[in-house]
Amino acid sequence: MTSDQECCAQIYDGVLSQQEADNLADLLKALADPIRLRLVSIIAAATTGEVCACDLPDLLNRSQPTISHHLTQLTAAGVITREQRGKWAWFSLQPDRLTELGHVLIPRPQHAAVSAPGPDPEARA
Amino acid sequence: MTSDQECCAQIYDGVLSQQEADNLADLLKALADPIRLRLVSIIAAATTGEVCACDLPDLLNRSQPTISHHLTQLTAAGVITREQRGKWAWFSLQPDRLTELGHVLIPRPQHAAVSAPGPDPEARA
DNA sequence: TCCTCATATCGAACTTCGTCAATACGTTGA
DNA sequence: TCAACGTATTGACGAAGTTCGATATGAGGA
Repeated sequence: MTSDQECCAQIYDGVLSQQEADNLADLLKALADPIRLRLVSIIAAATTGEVCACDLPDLLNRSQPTISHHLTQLTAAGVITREQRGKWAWFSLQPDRLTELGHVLIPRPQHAAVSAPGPDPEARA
Repeated sequence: MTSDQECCAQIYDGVLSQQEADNLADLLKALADPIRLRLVSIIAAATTGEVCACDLPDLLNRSQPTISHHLTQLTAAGVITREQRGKWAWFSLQPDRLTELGHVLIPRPQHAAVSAPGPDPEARA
């Protein structure tokens, strides 16, 4: 690891390894869907910091299984957390997860520079 | 729009509209692939700030058409820019694009709060 | 115990994505 | 003008993702 971030390697520190890239891609994939972004946004905007799953199919105009599927993906990625209370499931943000991801994408003032080979000098005079 | 960011709506300001979510998802999708993340990382780490396409198939162990496909997607998303010099294509980062995206994911100290309906009060005493 | 209701899981249809071989395009240099 | 070479595009294929109807699971209340 070349990063001091908790969630993933910093994109500007040297070249990401295969595994670092896989991990970061998994987190980005969890967010790279309009329904899931709106889910995150709805939860983030809730005054109480949490949202009941019962309201989401209507809000997003998708079936209950579809919403459940997306909530499962966001939970698996650590972006939100699920809490069962009675028969209802409540979801809240894991805000650090998004903050860490945000910092991965913002360059630091000084970052390590690595030389890239470039065109073959013989062929490219 | 509820955001003062240039690239996309802030995820914490109210609820993302369908179109805001679509735009943000498109940008995240462009990054949500290990090969494309490593491409971005390779370009970011280059001492000269740019990389020749000719080196990338070997570095990433993918065919030339595959690399070209990913470079096209990153370019379309505004993450990198392409410059033709002689027969070689050089790619460099559009760093603001990632910085803006980073800020979208980091909460501001105060953010607008919106009430979510929650379970039906009649049924949930 | 049984019914009701909220949510998760399953299965199938459809779409999107990643990949590469083959080929087209465009620049360089002879 | 032509040959060589770097890059983009096309076409095809399998893998993965999104969606929903049907069904299973599990909690609460009668």
